[in-house]
Amino acid sequence: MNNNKNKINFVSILNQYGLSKTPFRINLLRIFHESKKSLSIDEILNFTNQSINKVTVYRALESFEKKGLIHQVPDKNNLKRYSLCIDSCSPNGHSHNHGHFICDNCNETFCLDDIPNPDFSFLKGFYIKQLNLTLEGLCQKCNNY
Amino acid sequence: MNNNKNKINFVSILNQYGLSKTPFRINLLRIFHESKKSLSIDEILNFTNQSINKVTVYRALESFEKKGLIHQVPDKNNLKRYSLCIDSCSPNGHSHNHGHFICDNCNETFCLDDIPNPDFSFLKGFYIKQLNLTLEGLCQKCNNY
DNA sequence: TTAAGTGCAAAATCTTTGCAAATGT
DNA sequence: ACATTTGCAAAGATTTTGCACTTAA
Repeated sequence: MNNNKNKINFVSILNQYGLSKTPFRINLLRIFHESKKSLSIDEILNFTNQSINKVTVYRALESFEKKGLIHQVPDKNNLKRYSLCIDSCSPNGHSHNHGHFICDNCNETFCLDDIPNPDFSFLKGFYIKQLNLTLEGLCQKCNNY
Repeated sequence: MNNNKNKINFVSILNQYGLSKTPFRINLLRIFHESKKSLSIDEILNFTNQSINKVTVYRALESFEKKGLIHQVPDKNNLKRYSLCIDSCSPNGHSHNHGHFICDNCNETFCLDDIPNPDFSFLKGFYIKQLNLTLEGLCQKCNNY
């Protein structure tokens, strides 16, 4: 059986984005891909084996963002919080057309991949580089209780 | 001539929202109405005569938010930043359908009052309490240079 | 006169910076 | 070899808390 289709080669992704392939950074990329949602610094620390320094997380996220692999998303408590970028992002710029849902109950931020893209052509004079759409309320899980 | 139509009675607004009518809080509400954009704590301090304590600003904003008079908006530098609410907000909840534009150059946040309301009915299971739409780029002023 | 707002100082959080040691390329 | 990453400690920045005092209702 060939399972290669379902495996993500994190090392080659880091290569592609010009990022160092240290054990932690490979792990960090894996965590982003597996969690499928945005992550705060403390959430990342919990997903690692705790032996990593917080400063290292800050700096790795900074590098990932500069290279266009992740992007910052709004957080209810004004924390740094990041999500994986879509393919069209690069060191030259980010372009996202997806929204984020922040749950009032569990505080998690979900990426909404396929939102209808609103029309902002009425904004004369503004140069729109990036769109961030944030919904707040109750996520599917918290809404069921 | 009757100019009452153009005057806003800040005291009665505070009354309406069950907020104390101290000199500073009356002033704070006036600042929000006059600036017509979102404000950070330091921006508010600059608009006052500096004789007010920063902690007092934090606590006034907290009160205003709880009563539904203002709401927090995303800030590029993860600072606390607030905007006036629309009329339909109250202590029972906020409901905003306007967006915010954050300028990459001057860091100001503008409220976009009349955005086309995207359709999120496809979000099964989510309870949407509030919509926040944030655009990033260059504002009209910074885009001209 | 009772509850709420204010100021000051101090604590708590989160993030950034500097430098030496370790690791990646 | 050389540049980058990491860890530790310390500094910066923003926000929150405690307590006495003042002001609003």
